[in-house]
Amino acid sequence: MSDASGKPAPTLKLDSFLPYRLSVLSNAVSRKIADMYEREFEISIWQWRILAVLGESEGLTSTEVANRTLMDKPAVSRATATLLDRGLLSRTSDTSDRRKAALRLTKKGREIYNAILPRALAYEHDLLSSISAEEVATLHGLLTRLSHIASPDRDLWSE
Amino acid sequence: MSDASGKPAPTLKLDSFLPYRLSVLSNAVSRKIADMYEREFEISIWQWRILAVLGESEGLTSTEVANRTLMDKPAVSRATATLLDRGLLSRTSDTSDRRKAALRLTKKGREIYNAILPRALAYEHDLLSSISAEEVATLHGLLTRLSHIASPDRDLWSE
DNA sequence: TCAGAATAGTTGCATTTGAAACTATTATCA
DNA sequence: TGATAATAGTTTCAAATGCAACTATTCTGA
Repeated sequence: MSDASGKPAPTLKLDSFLPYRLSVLSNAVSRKIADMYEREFEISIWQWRILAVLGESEGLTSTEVANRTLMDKPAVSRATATLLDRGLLSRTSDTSDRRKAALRLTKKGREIYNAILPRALAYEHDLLSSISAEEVATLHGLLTRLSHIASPDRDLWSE
Repeated sequence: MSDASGKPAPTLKLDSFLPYRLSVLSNAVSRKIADMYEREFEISIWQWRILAVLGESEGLTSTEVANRTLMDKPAVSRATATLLDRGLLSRTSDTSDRRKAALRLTKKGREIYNAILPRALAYEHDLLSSISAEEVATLHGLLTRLSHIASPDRDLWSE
């Protein structure tokens, strides 16, 4: 039902505004997975991100973790501090550059990683269950292109 | 380069994990638009959401605003308080039910709405510029289906 | 070699947030 | 009726966040 009279004023239907839709969907998805691992493992979203990258690549430094997870340095610092306290992570400082320290999962940390991972993947699978494999590929492709345009170093505004 | 030996352990490539991708993209997009209206109009994300729905539908109550924007009640309360202070909103309490109060944009509020709106739409347009019209439609369709599955009232976890 | 810049990571602090408690008003129904 | 429940909206308070400042270490170049 669009207004065909004269020149139409631009209107924003929030429901079809992409930034809004992404925000709502992203929050719903994150909340749902986080509810699982917060409830069952007392792991926060940021902690899980760190476990996830260290599960893939052992021995990363804090800065490398921050780059891969797009977290800021204080967030990584605080989350790793908690994980170290709980014995899920170990830290070994670099002998040739003592500013750096490599982080890795401990046995206990990997156990939790191994416990959470299949459930997270199962959630993703459920989420994508109503969508064909081709559509999933299409979606990833679209997200990639959007991410490129939206990347923080691009400036669309200043003229 | 995948490991073809024995039974493959399930691994999580964070970069292709949909919840993570959505979170990163959504944050980048929101941040970028918000930078504009925070800098130029001192309007926060939540305030803008409220202006946006009231720009479409005058006279909503706080609860209705909360439902449409998926904000929680305290967030709506705080953001409207600021907007009222700044004279961008008016509030008229319902005579037949004094718990309720209708919110509308003031003249000044609509001016700001009218100033932000085209820029927000322009950003959305830029964001979608690398994507064909069909792909945009596909994207919206996919987001709709994902949102349905991810909606907070659905419980995928408890067995 | 040594002063100043750069980098790794942590801490402080002010702001934002979110859940629960709270006030005020209206609805329900015995 | 009048006690209890429900609803609209605000406030409180503890926790999470994000930025800047800080410590410690290493690098750079005159």
